[in-house]
Amino acid sequence: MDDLSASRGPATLKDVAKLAGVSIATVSKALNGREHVRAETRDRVRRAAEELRFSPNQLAQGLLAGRTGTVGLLTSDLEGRFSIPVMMGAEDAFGADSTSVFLCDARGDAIREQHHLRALLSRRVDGVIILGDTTNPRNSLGHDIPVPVVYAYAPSNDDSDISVISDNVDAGRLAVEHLLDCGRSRIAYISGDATYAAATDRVAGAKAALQKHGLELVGGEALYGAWTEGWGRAAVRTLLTRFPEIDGVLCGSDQIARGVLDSLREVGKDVPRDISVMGHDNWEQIASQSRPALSTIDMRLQEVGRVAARLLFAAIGGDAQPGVHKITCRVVTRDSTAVSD
Amino acid sequence: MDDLSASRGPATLKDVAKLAGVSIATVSKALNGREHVRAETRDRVRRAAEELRFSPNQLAQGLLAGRTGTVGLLTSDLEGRFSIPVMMGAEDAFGADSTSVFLCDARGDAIREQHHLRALLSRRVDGVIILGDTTNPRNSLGHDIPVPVVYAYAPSNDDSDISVISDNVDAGRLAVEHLLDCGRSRIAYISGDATYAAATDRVAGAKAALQKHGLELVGGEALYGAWTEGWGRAAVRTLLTRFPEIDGVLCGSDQIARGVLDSLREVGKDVPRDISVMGHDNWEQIASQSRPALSTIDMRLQEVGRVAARLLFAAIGGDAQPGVHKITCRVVTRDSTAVSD
DNA sequence: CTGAAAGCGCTTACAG
DNA sequence: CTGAAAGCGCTTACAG
Repeated sequence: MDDLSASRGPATLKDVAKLAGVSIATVSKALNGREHVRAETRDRVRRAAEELRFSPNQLAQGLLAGRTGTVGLLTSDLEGRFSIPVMMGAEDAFGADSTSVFLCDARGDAIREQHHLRALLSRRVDGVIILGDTTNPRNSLGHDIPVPVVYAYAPSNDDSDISVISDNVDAGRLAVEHLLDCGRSRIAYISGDATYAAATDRVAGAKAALQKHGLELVGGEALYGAWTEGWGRAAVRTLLTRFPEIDGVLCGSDQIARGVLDSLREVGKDVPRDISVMGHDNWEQIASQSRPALSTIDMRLQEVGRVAARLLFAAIGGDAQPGVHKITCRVVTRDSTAVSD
Repeated sequence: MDDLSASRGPATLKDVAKLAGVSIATVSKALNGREHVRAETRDRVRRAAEELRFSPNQLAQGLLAGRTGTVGLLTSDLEGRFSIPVMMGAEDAFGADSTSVFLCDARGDAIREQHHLRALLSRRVDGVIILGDTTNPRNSLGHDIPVPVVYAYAPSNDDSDISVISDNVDAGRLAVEHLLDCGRSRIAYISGDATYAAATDRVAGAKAALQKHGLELVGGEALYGAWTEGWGRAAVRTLLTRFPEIDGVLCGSDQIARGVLDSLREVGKDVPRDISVMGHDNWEQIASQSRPALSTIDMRLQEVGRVAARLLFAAIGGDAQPGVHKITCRVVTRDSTAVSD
């Protein structure tokens, strides 16, 4: 209709200024709530902005401010069950600060990671979260990156970096305490792959907690194997043969625990009457569908993500808090450790 | 040391120009491979850029070009097993075009979706992918969005939009054909929640395929229930009582199938000798750990994501291809339908 | 072959 | 209270 419709793309300050009959400086001030703008003018500008569906170009704002309100989330494993909840927590926390998140998947490839990092930096992100695919410590990206970096799930091997992890050692303690609370004392441990810190950390915490109560693992050591139901099924049969007295089985993961539950049912052991079983990870789909439903330890991964986002924010604001920040895990009680009295 | 080190933040064209002793225009041309730059000059500029680790500010480039090389990925369900692979595929395809992806999670909330959409538009994304959490058609965002939109996994209910989905009707056919190939003909169907298009589509495809072979489902209709192992366990027991002749069970999901397998083992039926069982979804963790390992239909979700990204790219380039684009599913053979001869 | 100038859309002192 | 001007970092005609 009028010549305004000729302008290409989204409305700009200039468009609003023309419609409101003022300068672009005045539009900017009015829309940003700056002082020294007459109320009547402000209203006129606002109406014009609304009519044109004006939405400020954040690229231009970012260019000027030196801050873009964006961060990079560099995951090594988009597929992973563990990285997703961390991502959710981070996305959640950033959203609350109206920061937008660039998602990049490095697929565990260092070259790809460097490539993505470069891309993020040229987009002038205000900071970066590096999301690991295991809890094993990973190489630091170093300190010549021009923006703050926070490592989540997998800590950096450099203590002057900022890292956030679930406290897996303490998780082992929590599991033991829970079984003790259920009146169990002859506890065996069927763990996963020993090359994973998540496996050894949990075992270490469990053993320390038992020791504090004057106890030790049945058999003296944890059994390490694969993170699979099959390993759980096989391992518990062996255990029962050698130590028929066990009344509690701690498992390195919910999958292993599920295998354990299946074997126990098949050999006629009643869970939780005869034996209590606990897993780790609180993998809802596995834990809730087990027979009986599985008690487990939740790593509170969303909280890991949230805290990572907050620490990144603080660092961007100049308040870097180096070191490894540990999130306390949580016992989730289901039927496999139910106490009947 | 020298006064260059005084410049704040990442190096700019100006910094490189000063170091190379040329104008910023020349730096720009040299670095972008434009003509009319002496080879010697170009080299000098390149060395200077490298020394300063110059990386062009993409905000500035985007402001000028009117294209930012960014897209929004608006998911309704970051937690979901199904949205993640689609996301991966999209991230993958975009990465290949060095486009960065803004990730937003609307959590199935229309208000939050609008909020995120506005944020994305003010960041001047070149396009948006809307990722559903179920395969049920969803409301279109309409056509007054200034950039192209592609709907993935859940199609838009507006045919003039661009949608990409897995062909679930055809998936039902694939499953039936596979069971027929295994010599089965007395096939029952244990489906999931009937309010899900994924449930009814697969059943519809299966029934049509049987009909084409002059067959029908045992009992005439599929059994609908929950997407759980428990439902699978219960349903197959009922089925066996009423129709002991069944030699094949099609399941609405791998979880249901897993329950079916467990019940069959418990009642002494041999899978696949007595009865073949198939699932849907190819949920690796469930299918590979079942006893026996589960044959299933893969929805090729990464391909859905990849195609969505490509269609978005095409639309951004002016070549919009409206309509529902269907990705053909794929049979994954494991032991539960193994043919022994 | 090289550089000064204009401009992308915005904000912020600084005059008026 | 309002607006002209400078500038964020870049690219692209246009002169020289």
